[in-house]
Amino acid sequence: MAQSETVERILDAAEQLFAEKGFAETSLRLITSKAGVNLAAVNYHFGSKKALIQAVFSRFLGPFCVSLDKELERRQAKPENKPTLEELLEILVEQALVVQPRSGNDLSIFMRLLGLAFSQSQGHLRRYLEDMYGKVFRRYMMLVNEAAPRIPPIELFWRVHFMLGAAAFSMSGIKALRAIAETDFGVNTSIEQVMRLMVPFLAAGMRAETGVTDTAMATAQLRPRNKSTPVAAKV
Amino acid sequence: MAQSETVERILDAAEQLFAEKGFAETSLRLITSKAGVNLAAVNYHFGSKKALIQAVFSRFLGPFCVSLDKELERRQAKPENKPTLEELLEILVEQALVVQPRSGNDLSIFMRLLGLAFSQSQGHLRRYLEDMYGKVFRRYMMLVNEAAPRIPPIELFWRVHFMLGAAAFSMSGIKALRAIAETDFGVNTSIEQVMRLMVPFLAAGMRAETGVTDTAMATAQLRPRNKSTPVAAKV
DNA sequence: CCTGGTCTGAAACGTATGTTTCAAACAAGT
DNA sequence: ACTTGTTTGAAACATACGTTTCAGACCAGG
Repeated sequence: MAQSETVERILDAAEQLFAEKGFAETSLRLITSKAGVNLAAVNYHFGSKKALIQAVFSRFLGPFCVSLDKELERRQAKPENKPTLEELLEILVEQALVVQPRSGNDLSIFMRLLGLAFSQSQGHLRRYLEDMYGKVFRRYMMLVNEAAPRIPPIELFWRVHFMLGAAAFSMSGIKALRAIAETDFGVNTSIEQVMRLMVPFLAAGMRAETGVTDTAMATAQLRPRNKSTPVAAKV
Repeated sequence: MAQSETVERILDAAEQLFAEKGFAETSLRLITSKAGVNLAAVNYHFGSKKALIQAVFSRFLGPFCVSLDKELERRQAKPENKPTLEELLEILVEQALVVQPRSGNDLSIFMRLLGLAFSQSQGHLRRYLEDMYGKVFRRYMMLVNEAAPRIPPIELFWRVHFMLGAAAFSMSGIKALRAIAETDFGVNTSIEQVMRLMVPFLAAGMRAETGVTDTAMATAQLRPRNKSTPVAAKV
C-alpha cells in the first residue's frame, strides 16, 4: 500500500489556491497541476470538490480549535486570575501561530480562508463549520463576558464578530494593503506588525462604553444550549 | 429608440444576486431570468459579465463617492470646527443611507458588495475601484489624521482598514449572525441597531493608544501623490 | 515470483457557463 | 406609411468544469 503523499500535496496546493482565488474560481485541474498529481486523484481521495474544501478546512482549523480549546479550558480551570481582553486576543494570535508548521504557510492564508468561509457560498461550508467548532466559540464567548462584565453579552457577541471581520478582512487583502502602505508612507509593514497593530485597536473597541439603549438588549443573557450547537463564528 | 428599462432591471437583479451568492456563483442566466429579460441582453447592453459587474459597482458606489466627497469638502472648507472621529464615522453611515433610494435595497447589500470587491477575484475589479475612488479615500484619511493627531498616520491607515473590515464582514454575514443572536439571546437585532453598535466599537478602536514602537513607522507621513492615485480602499 | 488490492494515468462524458448569431419585433424620423 | 437603426427572442457554439471510467502500474503478502 503506497502511503499517500498525494493527499498532502493536493491539500497544500488547494489551500494555497483557495486562499488566493476563492473556491469557485479555483478549478480541480489547476489544483492537481500545481500539486503535480493526476486530476482523478482528487475525486479518488476526497470524493468531490466540496469534500476537498472541507478537508482543507479540517486540516487547518481542527488543530487550531483543539489547541485553543485546551488553552481556554486551562484558563477556566484557575478562576483566581481570569484573562483580560488583551490576553484573550493574544491567546487567539498565539494559538493561530502555534498551529502553522507547514512551509510557506503564513497567517494570512489562515485568516483569508476563514474569511472566505463566511463570505462565500453560504451553503455547506458554513453549516459544516457551525456544528464542528461552535463549542469552542461559546467557551471563548463566556470568557469574554467575564472579562468585560459591564458590557451586555449580546453587544459582546456583535463586537467579537466585528473583531473577526477586522482580522479576516485585513488579512484577506493584506498583500495589496501592504503595497499601498509602502507607496503612501514609504515604510514596510510586516504581517506580524499588522497583527500587533490590531491588538490595541480591537481591545479598545471591545471595552468601549456600551452603545445599547434598548433594555431588552441590555439584559439579554446567553441562553443554555441543549441540542447541537449551531453557532456561526467559531475560531 | 426604446428607452431601456431593461438595463435597470438587469442591474437590479445582478446587484441582489451578486450580494447574495458572489460573482462566480451567479450565472447570467440566473440574472436574466430573475430580471425577466433575455439572456443576450446582458452582452448586448454591457458587453460582458465583467463589464456588468463593474456597472453594478459604478451605479451604487459612484453616487456614494460623489456625495461623500462633497460632504468632506464642505467639512474641510471650515477648519474652525474639525470633525471628530465619531462624526467621521457617522458621515460614512449617513452618506451610505442617503444614496440608497432603490426598493428592497438595504445597507447590507451595499456593504456586502463592498466586501466582495475586496475578497473575491483580486483582479479587474480591485484595480477598477482603486483608480476610480482613491481620491475620496485620501481626502477621508486626511481628516482622520487631523481628528487623531496623536496616532501615527500609518497606524491610522491600518485602523481605517480594520474598520472597513469589521463593517464589511459583519454586513456580509448579517443575516446568519442575526439569526444566531436571536437563538442565543432571544432578542432580535435590527440592521440599524447593528450599525449603531458598531460606532462606539470602531471609534474606541480608532483612538486607542498607539501600538507602534518602530520609530520609522511612528514618524512616517503620508506622501504627496502626483500621478493617478492607486489606493485600494475607498469608501 | 506470483497475486491482491491500492493507487495513478489518460481519456471521455455530461453539464453549465459566457458568448455569438440572426431573424423578427419595435420605435422613431421623414 | 415606409424605412432605418435599435433592441429582443430563441437557438446554437465553444469552452471549461466536475466527475467517471478503465486499463495498467505499483507494492505489499504469500
